[in-house]
Amino acid sequence: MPESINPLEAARREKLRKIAEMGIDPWGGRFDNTQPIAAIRNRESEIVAVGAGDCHVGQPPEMHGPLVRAAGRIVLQRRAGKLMFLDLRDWTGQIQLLIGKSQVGEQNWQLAQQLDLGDIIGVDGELNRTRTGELSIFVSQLHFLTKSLEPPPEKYHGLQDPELRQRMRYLDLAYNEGVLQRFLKRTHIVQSVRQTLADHGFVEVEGPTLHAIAGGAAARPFITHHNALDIDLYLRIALELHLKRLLVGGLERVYELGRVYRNEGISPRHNPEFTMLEAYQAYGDYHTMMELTEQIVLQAIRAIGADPAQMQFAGQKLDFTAPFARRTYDEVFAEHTGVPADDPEAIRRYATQIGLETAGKHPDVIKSEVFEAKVEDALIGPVFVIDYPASICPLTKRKRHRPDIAERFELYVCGMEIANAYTELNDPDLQEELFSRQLEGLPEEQSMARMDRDFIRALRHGMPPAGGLGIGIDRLVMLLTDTPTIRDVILFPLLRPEAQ
RNA sequence: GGGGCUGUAGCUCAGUAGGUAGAGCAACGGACUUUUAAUCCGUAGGUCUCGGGUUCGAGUCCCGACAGCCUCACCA
Repeated sequence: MPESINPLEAARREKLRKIAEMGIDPWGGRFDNTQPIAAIRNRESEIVAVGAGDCHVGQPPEMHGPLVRAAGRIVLQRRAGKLMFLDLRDWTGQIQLLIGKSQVGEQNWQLAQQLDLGDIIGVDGELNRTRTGELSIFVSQLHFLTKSLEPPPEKYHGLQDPELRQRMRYLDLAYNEGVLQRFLKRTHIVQSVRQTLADHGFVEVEGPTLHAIAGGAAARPFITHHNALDIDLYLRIALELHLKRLLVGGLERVYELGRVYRNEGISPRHNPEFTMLEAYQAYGDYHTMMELTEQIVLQAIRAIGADPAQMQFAGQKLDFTAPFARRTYDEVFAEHTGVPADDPEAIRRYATQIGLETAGKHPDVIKSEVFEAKVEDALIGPVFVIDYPASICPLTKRKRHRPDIAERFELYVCGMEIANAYTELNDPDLQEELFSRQLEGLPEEQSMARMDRDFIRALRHGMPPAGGLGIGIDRLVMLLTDTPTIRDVILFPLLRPEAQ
């Protein structure tokens, strides 16, 4: 349906026609027995001198390499008369192809004249080095696999416009240095997280994403509607409450790794849908979860071939050698504000000083806002900040004999909250009271503005004491791949729809 | 939602005081059997995001809209 009169596309369609005329399907088909380009490059050592004994003194020996078959996209081309050099890329690497008119024969040469940047081809040929030493496939047979009708991005700078990079992620992946590798690393990190949890005896489950009550966090939910039941439903904002029901049901080590949705602003660290891990371990506590967190992070670093002792994020050197530092909330609070953590009046004065509104707020809320404003960014870490003010932790067990302190930690690295974990509150009466207190005076739109009575009922049936852990997978991937924006670790971040 | 920045050829970017738009890459034609961001000669390619306004004249100045980025707010 070519409605475009773009001359660049027209030229490519003309070549497409010529390929078809040659009796070749320009859209290709099954092409077996290819070797990954990275694997082909590894066979360089198989290039050896043949018949070296017959060589005249002073004459270089004739080199021969293995026959190989590769497939991929043409990303660069250099034509030199009856010889052409193409750079072929697949998802493992890139290699130069050398096509000589007299070497490939008339038919192949004619086909080669119809090649454009972006086309997908397969080749058979010998792995060898050119005169200048560049490892190359000396093509003996060309296989045309797919025509690209659109011109690729600029060959040196790639696709720079951040909007186009996100809207046309396929181009970002196909042509921009390191993008595909970064997303493959994401996959390896996620696989590693699952493996570490499996190694610790956890089972993975799939909870509902459509919730009648969006609980487990305080965020505005996305609202949708079920027609047959004629009820509004919410896309889940957390995994917590259903996983805890499963603890009640006897799944002693259980986790879910999946998407949650929060109808909030978009920023370099926030996307409306993001990937969350939550894991719950019966008979554990937040210390158990710290050890698990260390294992998950360390294994993930190893899974992408990095050295835990020499990580880097945003120019900051990081050492992930376990154990990570453990500092109490009050310690880091006092250290980075110079205000005693146990002096609400001093904290209030300080908060006012730095421009925070304090009127009518609970002292712990003020403390928490000061923490976010002044302490978080200063936490390079990795550091477990432990023992939070209880009043800002409605789902957390209190410290024995210290009802004002909750057994909670957050893992901070470079000012980013990577993990959040509790010793889980399993007292149904206290849980109900905390929910009720939280509901007081909350605006209608707040997601927690409804009591999840079934969850309380589940607790009344007995939830074993447990440790629970949440990890923001996107932020973990950002951290481990040194990527400063969440948009670049999410394949298709939310954008406004393109104007039609 | 507030504030700031950006939007020019398919892509990457210039654009001088306001005077009818330039380069590189890509494309097209030509030369080249060892190039590697190949090189050399030539050709073609534009609703300057969109809509108003000021002006004899707007890519440029003003207003508005749209989109993206940064930032603040929201996000226990």
